[in-house]
Amino acid sequence: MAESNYHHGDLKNALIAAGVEILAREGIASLSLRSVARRAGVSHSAPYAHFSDKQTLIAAISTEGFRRLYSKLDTALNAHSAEPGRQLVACGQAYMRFALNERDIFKVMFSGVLEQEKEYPEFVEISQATFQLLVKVVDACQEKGILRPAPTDLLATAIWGQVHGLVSLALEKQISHTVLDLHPLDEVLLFTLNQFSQVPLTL
Amino acid sequence: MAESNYHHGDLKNALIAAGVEILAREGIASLSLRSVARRAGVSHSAPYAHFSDKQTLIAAISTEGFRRLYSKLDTALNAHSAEPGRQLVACGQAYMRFALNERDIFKVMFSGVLEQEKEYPEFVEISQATFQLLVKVVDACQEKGILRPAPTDLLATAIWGQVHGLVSLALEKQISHTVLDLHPLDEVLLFTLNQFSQVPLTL
DNA sequence: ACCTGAACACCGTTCAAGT
DNA sequence: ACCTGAACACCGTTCAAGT
Repeated sequence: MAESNYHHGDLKNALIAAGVEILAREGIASLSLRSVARRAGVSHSAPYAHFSDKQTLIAAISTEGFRRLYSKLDTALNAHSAEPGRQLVACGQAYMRFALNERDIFKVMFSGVLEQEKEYPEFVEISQATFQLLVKVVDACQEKGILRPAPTDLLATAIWGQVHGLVSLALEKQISHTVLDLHPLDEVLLFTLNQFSQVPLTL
Repeated sequence: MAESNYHHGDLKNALIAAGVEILAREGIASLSLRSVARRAGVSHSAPYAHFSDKQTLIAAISTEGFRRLYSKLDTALNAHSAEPGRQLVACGQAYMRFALNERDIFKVMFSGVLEQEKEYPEFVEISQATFQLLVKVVDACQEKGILRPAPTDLLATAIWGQVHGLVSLALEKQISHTVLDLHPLDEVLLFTLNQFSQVPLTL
């Protein structure tokens, strides 16, 4: 607590952690370069020693978000190995739970807070790795005849879009009450995934 | 040009129009209460006579965005009356074109810029009317056997989620190059819509 | 090399005052 | 009723200076 934070040691990661905490505790509206610096216990201009601007810091926070999402999906996958249909459903559910439980970091990752004029290679790498996780599941489903024959990455994109869109609309409170009053969101998700499946998917 | 803008007459709508223009010309990063006031030619505190805070102004701008989206979808619908399959494809395309051509107002409408602690009745009304447009098309498709039997509003939600998710991922540059290099976005959209259809949908 | 503090041009919001 | 202008507490970014 009372440590000298001159030569902090790992201020860069401390700033990323502070940003993640602010998103979880106070929400996206409170995420500023200065609030992140305050939470990390340094002056408001200290972050510029490690990030060239606010966008670069947000890219690093988004990258950490993708690492957490990747981890959740990987766990969901491993819990149902050799049952690709269940893996697909578990991935969809894990994606939805991540979005609902960690709303604000999910929004930072996907809601254009990160304007991508620059490249951010670590961000691109983990987001592509996440997509490849889905491609693997979709491929396994196709081999078992659960999903129809089609270019695997095209089908994976369609399924990602389906789940992502449903979750995004839910976060924005755009899903009609005539639907939600009769069907909990988990059921809506299952219904949407079943549009792609040749055999009924269940939980 | 050189009019007295004391007692502007319709400053409220002038501010909304100014906000829409800023989104189209300068982008979401430039949308501030003060920039909107500047473009409308009034002082930075004048908007408070018509909007209780920035969120309420953004809600009004989002409402105008939904009116424009509604109008595009309605036009797409009327261009293919009595051919529900084509209506569905045309709606999906119109939704995608709106998002790509008017990126920043689309983002304001859907990307959580509008934190919905308050209600904004006009916003809710036009967004529900837009959903009902889709419900009508889906219902017509079901009657013709193009879409499978299922609760119509559930199916409409699934299709909206599919198109919205695909478009959102495209805006965030999250769609893999292994997909986009082989398939233009229009084709990916058609592929995703065909997941729902019992007969092949075309343009 | 890493961090501070003053400075600058912005921002949202409030409020007394002007017409 | 509608709008202005000063004021306040924020924000991102820069830069000279400190250790």
